[in-house]
Amino acid sequence: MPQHLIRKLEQFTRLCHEDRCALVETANQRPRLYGAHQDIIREGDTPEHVNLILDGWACRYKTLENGRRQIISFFMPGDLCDPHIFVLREMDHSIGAITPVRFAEISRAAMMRLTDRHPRVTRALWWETLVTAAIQREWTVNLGQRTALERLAHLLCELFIRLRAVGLTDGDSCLLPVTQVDLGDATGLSNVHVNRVLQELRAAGQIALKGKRLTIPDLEALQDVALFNPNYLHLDREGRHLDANQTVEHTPG
Amino acid sequence: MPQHLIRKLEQFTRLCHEDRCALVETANQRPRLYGAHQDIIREGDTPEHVNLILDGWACRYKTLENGRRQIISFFMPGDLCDPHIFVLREMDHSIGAITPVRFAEISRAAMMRLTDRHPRVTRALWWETLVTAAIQREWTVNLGQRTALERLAHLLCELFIRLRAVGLTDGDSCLLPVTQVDLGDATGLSNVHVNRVLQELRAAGQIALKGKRLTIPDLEALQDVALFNPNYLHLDREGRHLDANQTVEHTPG
DNA sequence: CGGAAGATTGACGGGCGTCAACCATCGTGG
DNA sequence: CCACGATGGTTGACGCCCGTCAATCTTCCG
Repeated sequence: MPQHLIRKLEQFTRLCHEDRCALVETANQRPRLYGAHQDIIREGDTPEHVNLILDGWACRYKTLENGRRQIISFFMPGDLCDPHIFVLREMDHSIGAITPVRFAEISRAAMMRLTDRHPRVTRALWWETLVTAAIQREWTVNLGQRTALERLAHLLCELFIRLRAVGLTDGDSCLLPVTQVDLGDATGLSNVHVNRVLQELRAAGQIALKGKRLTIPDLEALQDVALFNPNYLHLDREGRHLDANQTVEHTPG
Repeated sequence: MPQHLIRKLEQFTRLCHEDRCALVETANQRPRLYGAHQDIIREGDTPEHVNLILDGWACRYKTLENGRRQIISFFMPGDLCDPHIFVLREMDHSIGAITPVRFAEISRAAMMRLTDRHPRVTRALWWETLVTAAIQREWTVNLGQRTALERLAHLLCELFIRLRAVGLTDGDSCLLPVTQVDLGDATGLSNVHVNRVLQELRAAGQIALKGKRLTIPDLEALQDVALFNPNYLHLDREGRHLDANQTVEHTPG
């Protein structure tokens, strides 16, 4: 069940029953289960499917000749890996499982069937693609301009809010199943420094992080630390004029 | 005349006469001319057009509350600013002119007319969009994992190859109309350090940079310095099976 | 219970930022 | 044609943020 994807797309616009059924049907084909640290797709491969994450976390990454690794983005449940990838002949990066991952392999034909018949879903997938691009741009800002403290705080804010958008938070806490090495590879920091900065955030009461559970007692405070502006996530139902149930645009005054 | 865009799209697939005419017609509407350092669109604005750069350079950027600026990407002639932006309600970043810029404002209707009638162009614009995303990912890697020297060398390699793809290089040199402050804002380095690294590259004979002219006597050598792998630019006519003149897929022999 | 993966700590050093001064270049107007 | 101011480039001094290395501790899982 792609409930996380549906929930995410409904951050953009409300879907009708048929839209949801089509998504369920599309996501039920070709289920896959990969173990932690396995590669789902490798740089140089020919893209054959769109992968829809159903459970677990994965990441895009690149490894340089000198062995250093950069995590380019995180995938969580509800995320689609490259919905329009078929135009390219060859992957320029790898996608690997962080935790055990359950995902659906969606064929090109199934994607076309879905989008041909469900224009509202098509628009919502467009929105998803554009938000993904916006996240990538924000990572550029994060790596280029923020200090280690701001950078990690920013990443934690983003991940928490994205998890909340797919229904995977529990009050002010969520599961964060990544190692400090992963956080370092994503933020361009060494694992040692990640450790120190996390302790600093803990000492300041900005976060609690124990086991794989992250708690953010005061999200606004953490956003202030991070210079975090959530506008790039475009989460305020921007496509409400497309709502399946014909919501009236203006609010009564 | 959008000759740079046409030339770029033909890195992906060859276009027919009608395709090119449609592009010319689309680009001839609503010409604009902005001075250096003027904003073309600001964070918070509602996107109304797709901007096609005809002459000059621009950039995407964000400014943080603390005043620091990150250049998120460079736009050069032939580049489209956000071909699918209409799905979003509000810009999450700004676009500013670096040099005086001549560009075409393409309306939503004009974009739809173009893509409805010219599927080969549509595919090529898709490819352009995906390459733009790939560039953004590579910038993430650049900022996260490369040293200042590698980082600047990588940026120069990328810009040179992109300029070459639109016909704006002259042998081993090109115009690079950006200041060292701009290079710093794009690479997350201070202008002072940019200056030192450029001198290091000059001293090693890897580049010549005088006035606004960049010369790269040995591009492969600079790529080695930069840990540069051009695969993310997807420039080897990946859509050749769509060629307007029906090129046969296999090569003889 | 044992081994591996992950987290933590300390010592040390270097890459790169900051500050501040000075030089070079260029467009503009008198 | 040159003066001049603004913008951009260059240099040096200084120091801190964060990387590296290496040891140790904790957690987890079979």
